[in-house]
Amino acid sequence: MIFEVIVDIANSEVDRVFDYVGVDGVFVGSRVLVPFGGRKIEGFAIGQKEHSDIDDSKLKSIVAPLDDFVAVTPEMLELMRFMIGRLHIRLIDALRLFVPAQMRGGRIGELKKRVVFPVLPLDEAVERLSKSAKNQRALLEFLASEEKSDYTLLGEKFGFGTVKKLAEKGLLTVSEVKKGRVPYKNLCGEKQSFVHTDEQRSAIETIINGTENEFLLFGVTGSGKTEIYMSVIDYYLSQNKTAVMLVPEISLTPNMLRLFRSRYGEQVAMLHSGLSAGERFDEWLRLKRGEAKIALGARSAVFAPLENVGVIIIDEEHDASYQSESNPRYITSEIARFRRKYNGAKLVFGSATPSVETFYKAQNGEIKLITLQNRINKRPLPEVEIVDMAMELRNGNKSFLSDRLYDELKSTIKEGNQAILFLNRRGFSSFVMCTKCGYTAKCEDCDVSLSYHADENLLKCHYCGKRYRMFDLCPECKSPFIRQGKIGTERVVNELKKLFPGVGVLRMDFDTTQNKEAHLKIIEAFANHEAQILVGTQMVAKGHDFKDVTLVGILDADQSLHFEDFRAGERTFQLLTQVSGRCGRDVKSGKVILQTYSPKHIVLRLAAKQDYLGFYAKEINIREATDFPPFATIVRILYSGENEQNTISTLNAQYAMIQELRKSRDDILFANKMKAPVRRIEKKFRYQILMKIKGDMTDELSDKIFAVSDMKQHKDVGVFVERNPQNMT
DNA sequence: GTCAGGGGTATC
DNA sequence: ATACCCCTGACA
Repeated sequence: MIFEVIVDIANSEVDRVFDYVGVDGVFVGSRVLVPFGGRKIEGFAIGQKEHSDIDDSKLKSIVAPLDDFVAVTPEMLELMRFMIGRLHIRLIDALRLFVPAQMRGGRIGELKKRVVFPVLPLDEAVERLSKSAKNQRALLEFLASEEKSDYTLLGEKFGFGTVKKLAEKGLLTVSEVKKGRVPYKNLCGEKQSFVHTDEQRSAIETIINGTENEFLLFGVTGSGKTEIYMSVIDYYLSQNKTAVMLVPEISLTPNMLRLFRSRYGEQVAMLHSGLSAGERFDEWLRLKRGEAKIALGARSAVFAPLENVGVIIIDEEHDASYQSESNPRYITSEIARFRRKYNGAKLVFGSATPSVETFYKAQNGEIKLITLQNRINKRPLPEVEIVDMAMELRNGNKSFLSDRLYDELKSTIKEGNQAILFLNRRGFSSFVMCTKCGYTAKCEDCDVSLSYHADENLLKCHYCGKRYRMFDLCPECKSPFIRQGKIGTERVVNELKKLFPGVGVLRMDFDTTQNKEAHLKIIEAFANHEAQILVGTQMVAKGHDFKDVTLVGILDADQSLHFEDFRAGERTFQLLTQVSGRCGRDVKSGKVILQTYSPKHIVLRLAAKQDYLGFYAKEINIREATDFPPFATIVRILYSGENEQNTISTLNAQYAMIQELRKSRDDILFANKMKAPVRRIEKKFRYQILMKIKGDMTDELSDKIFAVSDMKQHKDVGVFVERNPQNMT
């Protein structure tokens, strides 16, 4: 039998099938080792046939299969073809998504633990030892008395030489056993019994028994969506099917993990970036082998190696993290839709603030809309108060805290409750500037100002991460008058400690969550009342459930409002609504203070009322009038290269081709070239073509655009095509 | 005549 | 991607 193999080399030149003679243990979908141009390369067998067109003399044989299982299912092979057509990526790029990265290159396998066993009973063994071999004797005695047989442990206790000598003498056998790595071992809780509300029961019914395939579960925070997800999963598990549960990376909170662990135990496998390489591999393998039936994870878990999928759930559907920002730029819901069709599964989207595009589909019946009107226990939504910061300034308050928020913080602390302060800006200040000569510290490699981080006394670039020394005197004019830019989370914490001495303040942002499980530790510390105030970026907005939080302060609600992005309004509305939902989740009622310089802005007013439908009605009108999604498709072709001339000439050449293409058709509403909003990142100059396409772009047009983007005359210039990009920097 | 280095090419 | 081929040029 001949196998068609894709070699694991990310280069378009070799991204095609090579034929090999099969060997035992190789099937379609197996990872294989093959001879390739004088060396051995890993690859994927993606097809088989009786005869090859290649001359027998050239044809080589597969060396061996790489795993004792078939890594890629027929479904995934079909998904690969779908992705090639849709995203214009290499075959190998798609295949790499289907297996854990650490598995490739043989860098990781199943974790083996070496254990030792005594060969003879203790007294017989001791007789054979020389009298002076005290350590060896002690080891054998230890082994006989304790049940511990771990090789490493014994080695550390008695010396590795001792263990080896005994093994050489034949008094010990050393063998290897599989050792599963289980992430968040300590996270489990009591399985809770639950009484569904009428609303929940009817939602579950609709999803399971409805003739529709796709659902949007639209319900305010606290309306019990998670319980619905789990009940639906219960049903499909009982039908001997499997489930995929997707959440935004950031909201894989201890709560969610604990909930799933306690309900499903070993049946759930977690896939997310917080796991170590080994843990991720083990969880993947448990799904692959059918030992686990639920994949719980972020975006990439949509590729979970499950068969016979019954339901795919995308929680917080509107979250930007569902769209990949680097190649391959897949859209999670499109992959989920493919798998839904293939498996005859159900697809459930959930959100309190659905994306405008999804809600539009629900409105015109493409997706079945299920609305949850009530919060569990009829808890009222928190009261939101808008504070005009311009007024505060006029009244002489230059602080980042309005008088209202200060007072509320004070009484919250006094009453022993907790508060969350949200500010979507990390670091100490957003820039540093010399007030004398106007010098602003900028990154050498990117076209952005540097943020000051006081705890390390460094200036950092938030795009490339490069670090610079902070200065006391302006590097240009030596003046000591350095002004700090807009306040960031780090400085908020500093100021709060001055304002409220003795009160615990925790900070949760990118900088404080770099260590493994740091995210979880901060959340748990806050839940345990180790601090009364939690300050954070959008990380604090998602999904946490703190019962004693009675106050939420939104320090700068305008921050994302004035971006030149058609999603700015939507983003702001979603973020503010999510943050507000963090308080008053238990018996205590909550209050939200929203600080802004544009208190009359309609988006803020609607967010304060948690009026999604009002927001949607306003937004969909704007989108229709201005030709934006869902009425149009935005396509951006991004050009980036260190050589600016080459970048510009590639841009110009392709822009000419796009204009030519536009002449012959009427579905390209708009096409223009320009500098990218951030003109340089990591030494690379960035230019772009922006296009608006009528309706959903046809595959035919997208192929034509890809054909243009393939025509690069400079190989040092990167060309990236993005469909409805989430982030236009 | 030898050998290091560079560009071009095929990889089943 | 990279091993391999062949060619060239520098040097003895």
